[in-house]
Amino acid sequence: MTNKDLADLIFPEIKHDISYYDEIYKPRDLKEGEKVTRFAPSPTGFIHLGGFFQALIDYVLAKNSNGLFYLRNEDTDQKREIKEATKLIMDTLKHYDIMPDEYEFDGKIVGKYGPYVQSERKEIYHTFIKYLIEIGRAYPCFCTKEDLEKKRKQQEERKFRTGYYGIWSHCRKLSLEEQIEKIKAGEKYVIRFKSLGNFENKFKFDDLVKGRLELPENDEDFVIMKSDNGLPTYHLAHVVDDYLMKTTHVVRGEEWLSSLPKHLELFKAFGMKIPKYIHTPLLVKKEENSVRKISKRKDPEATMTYYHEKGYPTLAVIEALMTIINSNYEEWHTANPDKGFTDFQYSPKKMSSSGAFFDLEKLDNISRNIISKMKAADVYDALYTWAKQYDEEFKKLLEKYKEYSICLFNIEREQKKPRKDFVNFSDIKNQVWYMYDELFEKKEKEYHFQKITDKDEIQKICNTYMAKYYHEKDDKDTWFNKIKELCDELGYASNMKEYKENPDHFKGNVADVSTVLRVAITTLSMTPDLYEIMKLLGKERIQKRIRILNS
RNA sequence: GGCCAGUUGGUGAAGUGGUUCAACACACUGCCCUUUCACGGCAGCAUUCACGGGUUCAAAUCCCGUACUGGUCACCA
Repeated sequence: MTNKDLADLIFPEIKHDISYYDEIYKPRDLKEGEKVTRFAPSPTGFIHLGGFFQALIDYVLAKNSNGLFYLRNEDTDQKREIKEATKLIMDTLKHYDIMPDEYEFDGKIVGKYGPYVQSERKEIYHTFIKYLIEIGRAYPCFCTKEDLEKKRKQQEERKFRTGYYGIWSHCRKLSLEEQIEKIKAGEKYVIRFKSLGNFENKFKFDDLVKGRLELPENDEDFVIMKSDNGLPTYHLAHVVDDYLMKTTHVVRGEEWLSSLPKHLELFKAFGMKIPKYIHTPLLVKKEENSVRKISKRKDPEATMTYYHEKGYPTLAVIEALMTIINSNYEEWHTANPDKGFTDFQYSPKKMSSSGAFFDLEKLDNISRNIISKMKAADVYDALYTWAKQYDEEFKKLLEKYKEYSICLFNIEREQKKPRKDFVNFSDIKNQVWYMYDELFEKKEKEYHFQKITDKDEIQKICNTYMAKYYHEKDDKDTWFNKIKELCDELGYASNMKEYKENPDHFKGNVADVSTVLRVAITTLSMTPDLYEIMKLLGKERIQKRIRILNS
């Protein structure tokens, strides 16, 4: 009996040896420094902010170096799989325009290193596992869940490290004959890697983010193939896939750091070149006085759909993440306003190695700036796209009043320092509703008068203004001078300096009067430039609104 | 509990031995500008880099210890 007999018994259908795949998957034609990265999510639902964060790093790293970025679907855990997940992931990457160069989706394979779905790579994994068995570095394990549970309890009681290693690796001691006999008898088994490591030995490893690490060697005979469906575990699949797909840089969350020794031992057992590793900090969330990993279940903002629903420009989300990726991004961006984020040279070394807090306020600020720099027509388009999905009523109004809406969004926009009042697209309606009669009329009105609250006085101001001073065709200076004349007539200060010198001589000032007009027309004390608003509304609608107020 | 990692202001953080020992941005506060708001301008916001000790003429920066936080210890990724 030889290892080969065992290997053939377990994988009778596998005829190739591993060199076969070196023939199929030739080294990529890369120039010096060109990087190959990959995003490898498991299809368990909506894409997570932390996952997107990694995908973005992958993308930037690849584009920085003129390399390539691919998507690999890690669906080896079929219990957790969600059918639509791959579509959701692709949709998100597409929406943010960080599309992979190679991927498999909807039955279509793009790229020469596929399949890019792990469940379709079973034969490949089996070939590599078979090889390990043949060289005596893997073996079948027949321990049941209960056996393992019992073992763990014993280890805990006796204060040993838990795990399948050393004297605890029961099935490792089985003879080939015993192994073969059990398999022939139909006993269920997993395949475990046979570790040669010693936990007491430490070795040094350089992670591109964390720098030099000191890690214990792996000594666990961890599972590399599951019993139920013959699919590999992450550990094996990671090593085989990233080798065959020629990944140069593995970007993953730092929760993987503790299993890195396993992966390194596997690479070594296969004699494969080890890729560079970028273990990224976790995105965390502050809760009272503890810090925790951002969670899909508890935190709405952990899911990418949150940003879609709120209508953040995609670039805002990307830039907010870029500032976490490298905090010098912002400085670079202000110095290079015309360059795209992929022109920014990402440096893993400069990445913080502690947990990063994704600050929604910061995102708002970035988003405001981005929207403020857009053309009014582009704001309209983006808003319309958003409303189509999330706000039917507003969508219809946008269709009905397209030109009007663009003029509205253009108020105080085309100037050196544009207004920054739109946080995101879902916020716009809250800011401009009073400019649409349909919304204005149906709204339960609350008038936010400030200093002047006396009803008769308000009516007097409005009516006098409309009767004697308002002219639709006035330009801005004339318009404002008329308001000043109105002030003079009614006993308000038209000149702020004079008012400040002698406030007692007046009933109020031009600001108070303007506010009355503003509130009368919009109900709000805070709006963009009143002149622009009145110009857009036009005489009839203004009169109508004043009538509504009077009634 | 074992192993690994981290700890600079409200936030993201720059800074790895000394010419600003704490940049920049967000947030916050005050003032100014102003028909409101937003914008913008000015100013303020860590005498201090988790704590304790050591090395050094000199440390946030190097070393040791402590504390705290996080990650991980699955036939999940």
